Amino acid sequence: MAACVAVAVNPKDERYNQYIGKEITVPIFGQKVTLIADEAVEPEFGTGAVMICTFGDKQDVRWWLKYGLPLVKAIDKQGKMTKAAGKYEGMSIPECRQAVISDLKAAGFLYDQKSLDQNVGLCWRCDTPIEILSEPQWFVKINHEGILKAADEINWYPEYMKVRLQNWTGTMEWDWCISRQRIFATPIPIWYCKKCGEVMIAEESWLPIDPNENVPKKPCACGSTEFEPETDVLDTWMDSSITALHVSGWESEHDLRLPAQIRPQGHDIIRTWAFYTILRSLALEGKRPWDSIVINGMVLGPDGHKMSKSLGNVISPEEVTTQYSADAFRQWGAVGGSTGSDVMFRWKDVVSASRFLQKMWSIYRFSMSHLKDFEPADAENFPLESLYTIDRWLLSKLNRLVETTTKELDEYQFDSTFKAIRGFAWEVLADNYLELVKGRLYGEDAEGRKAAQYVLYTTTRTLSLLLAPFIPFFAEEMYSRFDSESVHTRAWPVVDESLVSEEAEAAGEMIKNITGEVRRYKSDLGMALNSALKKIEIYNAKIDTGDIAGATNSEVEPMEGAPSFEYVPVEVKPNMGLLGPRFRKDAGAIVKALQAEDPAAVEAQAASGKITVTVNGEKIELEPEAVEIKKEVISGGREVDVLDVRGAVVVIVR
RNA sequence: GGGCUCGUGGUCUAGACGGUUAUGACGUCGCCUUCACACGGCGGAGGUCCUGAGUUCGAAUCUCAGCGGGCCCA
Repeated sequence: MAACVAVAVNPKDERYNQYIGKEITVPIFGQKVTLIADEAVEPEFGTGAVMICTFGDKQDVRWWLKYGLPLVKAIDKQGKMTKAAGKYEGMSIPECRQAVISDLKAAGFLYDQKSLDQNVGLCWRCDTPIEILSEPQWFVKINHEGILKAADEINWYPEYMKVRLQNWTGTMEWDWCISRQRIFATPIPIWYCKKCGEVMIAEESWLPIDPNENVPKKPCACGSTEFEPETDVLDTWMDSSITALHVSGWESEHDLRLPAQIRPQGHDIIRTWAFYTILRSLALEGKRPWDSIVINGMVLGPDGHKMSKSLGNVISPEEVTTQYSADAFRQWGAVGGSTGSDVMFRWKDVVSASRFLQKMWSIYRFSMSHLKDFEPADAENFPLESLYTIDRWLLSKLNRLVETTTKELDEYQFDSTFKAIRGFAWEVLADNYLELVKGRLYGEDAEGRKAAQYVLYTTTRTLSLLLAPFIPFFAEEMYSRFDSESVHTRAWPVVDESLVSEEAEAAGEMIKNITGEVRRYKSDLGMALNSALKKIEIYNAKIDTGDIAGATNSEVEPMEGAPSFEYVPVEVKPNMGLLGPRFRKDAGAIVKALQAEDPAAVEAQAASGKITVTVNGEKIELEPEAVEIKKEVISGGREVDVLDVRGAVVVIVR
């Protein structure tokens, strides 16, 4: 009430609208204010008359601006009432409130009293309601269009984060306040002339300068040399927004290389750090600060809430690195979630990361023990034509890995990149390739051993390069076997297209699958995995079988011609990718018709080149590719077991 | 209240150009101490893909509504 500068009513409110524009007297305090009309007033709420003061809430600020109202400071920085509060001067806010209420009652002005919810700001630490003080502040002018244009020129990862900055920029109601009333921060280099009040801004050549400890190096225009320093300091975003300029050589002896390539930051500070950096870069150099911005999520504690000291769910990085290594910790960060989403910290993830390191160490140690007699020159002169099927399979997979990880890392997809590398090292290399080539590595065949060594050499070397950004310490150790230079000074690997081969992959896949099926077969029968089978016969597969023999510890014979076993078609599986788009709403009926047919009959038709089905009395012709026919193989009379591995028939003689 | 976002086996998570066994990790159950690794290998169980409606021959995926979580709001 002490700071009341106007009263507002709704223009349609018939109780009051005849008084609009008239002066009214504020009870107790006695100042005369004008009754104004504004559509935003809700006549049903309370008395329907709203006191506007400077300032109770944000709406007061809007009205104050809109109607050009005077400013009354009723509360000082210590939270005491000022002389604008008249006889209440010096009281605390609660004391004043009580005194005003009893005075209103005594004077007969107070006729109702009830509690209601009010939207006021609270201290984020102690929940004390915030009173808005009116104090002079420094603002920086906002160039909305420039910021939006720069935001469009920047690549955002993930893309949707851009809209947060756009919305923020678009809804800003006033310029950015850059002054703060704090102790530690960059001083604002400004003085006020004691004589004429003129503002003195430090010249660039005076900087850096603290106005509280230095006087200006020239007198005021009025001749005075008596100044009051500005005691406010700059918002910390003013300091941190210099990063892009700083890293690109601004104000250094080097050429300015703005825009910088990349800004990595969290999504919680898009409206501050990203926004302010763009603003500043535009203001000082007229350029966007960076080409790309990568937004990371928040780190959540094990309880699922953002890690914060006040919540007490903080785990320090040192605690993790001393127990499980920095390499394990970095893996958690990389695979925790896709770029932009929050990452929950869980010890389990670090433990599993540390297991991968253990696995990598084991792969590395095994490989190195077999590369003692294999030198860089051996790798350079290695005749690629002497590679075995599974070697070409591995190298093709390796080069595809380089291809996909390059693409994904270019998109800042750290999680999928690392998972791809880990999957390759663990499943493809360790669990399959290494098991398949052990026969050659420990065997007598010098050429076969050399080929396996070449693959191990190439693969471990490339893997160390791929792993370098994720597990830098381990990668460095691994790479030291290949080069005297650091892995971190080496280029990212390049795809060797000549080694990428569909055919090699399909053939290798068959070897892998046959070996896997035999393993499963032994497991089902309760046999030890290294126990020998009398013989394995493989029909219908053009592959080297040597590595299968090694891995299954059994004799393997590739068989010519068709096996003398009976195939029994058991299921017709429609190819929806083909049938759906072609037949649209009839696709469902065709699928039903196909599945109602005898699978053997469908297979016979497919073999003849076309399949005919009758749907709603209409004959429809399909090509064989429209269906996949699942078959089972029956062993006809022989004392053997038969496995069907995607086309190849594997006969096992126990 | 506003903006953005997420909601997938017990827990966390990938997939999201719509196409029929939905990814991986941890946990769990069984088998295997075989010459790199038992911090391992092999095999299994476990899922109303938050709810409802719509579009479509077909939806975890697209649209709308609802419910619930997260971050930001000078």
